[in-house]
Amino acid sequence: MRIGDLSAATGASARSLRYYEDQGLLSSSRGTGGQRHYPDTAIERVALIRTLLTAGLSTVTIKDVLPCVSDASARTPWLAARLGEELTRVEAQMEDLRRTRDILAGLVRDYDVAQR
Amino acid sequence: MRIGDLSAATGASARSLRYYEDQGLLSSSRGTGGQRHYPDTAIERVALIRTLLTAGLSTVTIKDVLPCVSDASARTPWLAARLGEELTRVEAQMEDLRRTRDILAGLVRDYDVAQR
DNA sequence: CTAAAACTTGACACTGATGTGAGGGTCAAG
DNA sequence: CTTGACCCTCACATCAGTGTCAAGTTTTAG
Repeated sequence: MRIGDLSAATGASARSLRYYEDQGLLSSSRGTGGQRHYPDTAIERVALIRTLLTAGLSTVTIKDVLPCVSDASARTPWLAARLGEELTRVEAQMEDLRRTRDILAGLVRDYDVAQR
Repeated sequence: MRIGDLSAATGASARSLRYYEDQGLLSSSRGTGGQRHYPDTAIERVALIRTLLTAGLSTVTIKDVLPCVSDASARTPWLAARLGEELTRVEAQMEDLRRTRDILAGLVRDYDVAQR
């Protein structure tokens, strides 16, 4: 699978895929002409990367965390601490988001009531 | 209340408070010497701004939404649509975050189990 | 073999919230 | 009046992910 195919399969631009590779999140084998070649499993990997990115993890953090998703032996005490840290951050962010959702939902509800 | 006091009361830097004003999220009266002067209610307002910012709303969006938080008469059909749109976005973001949390929590749990 | 489509690297641009520093004005206590 | 703390504006820097353009190479279809 070449970069265009992976791009089409995941919705990530070719630019982004190269960037993920630069950041060490994604690897590719190169053919004779230097073009990137991906295994089918790359699709799932990119999907995971995008989920984590969308949730606000930085590429650096994802790089730290990704290896142990696919390989349980990659886990170190340091990584355990890192994971816990990120988990805390994500939960705090969810709390902020929950508050915001309540504010917005409250406004929408009030508006609907006013329309009736 | 001057900008330093509001900064201390809210945790937002003076720089940020000026930025919020530039973006039309916050207003101030100016004294003789041009210094900003805030009413006590500004504290709550800044807190709200920060909550929404932290939840990923842009200043532009907040500017759209804020007026109707304090003033129910500011509500227009356009604003209702805008609110609904943002609510949808926030809920989508919560879903991403939830997925990420589950991934991280799963890793942490697996790690803990392996340690036992 | 040739032309078009897809790929390569490299570089520069943008966005948005915030930091930072310069150069200068204001306010309150001594 | 002076001094030190606080404030003003302006402007440039940062970060991270992505867009985009350029110039050149590779692959694929005809």
